[in-house]
Amino acid sequence: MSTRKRYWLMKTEPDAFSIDDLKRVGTEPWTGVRNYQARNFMRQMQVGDGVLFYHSSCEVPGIVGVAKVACAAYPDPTQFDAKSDYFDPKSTPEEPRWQMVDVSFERKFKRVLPLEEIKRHSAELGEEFALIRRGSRLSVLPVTAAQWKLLLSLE
DNA sequence: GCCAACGTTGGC
DNA sequence: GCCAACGTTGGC
Repeated sequence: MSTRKRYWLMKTEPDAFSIDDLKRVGTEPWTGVRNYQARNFMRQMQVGDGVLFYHSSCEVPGIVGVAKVACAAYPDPTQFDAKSDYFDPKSTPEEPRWQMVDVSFERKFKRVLPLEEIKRHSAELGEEFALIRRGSRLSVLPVTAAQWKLLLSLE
């Protein structure tokens, strides 16, 4: 499969792993996603896809930077590790349930683009945009080229 | 296969 | 810390 560049948004709790952490390490394996919808999106990712890096469950939830997809999806090793929080006893190396990608740092926004501010652009972004849809808890979600462009312009 | 109970996410 | 929304589990 080879199509043109796509865009995504990935959420993280900055207490656990922040944009500054990503800047420091450069590239990070995105372990621990245990939601089928989010996994399916990661399966569609290709090297070079754009990622909006989002901080959740923190003082000011919002987009904090830009990253990119560093490799295609591969099995998340933490699912096989009985000592890991992400261990899944129903998964086997022969038939892994969970995949992940590696994410690379691109740049940090000059400021946090708060969710509250993003919501004010719901008309342009579209009501169906998962980030601002009421009750949406998806941690990995697709972003259209138009949404990408708009969100970057708000920085 | 239904659905109540439970667990988790994440904004507030 | 609260709680709405949603996903998953498991009894039937």
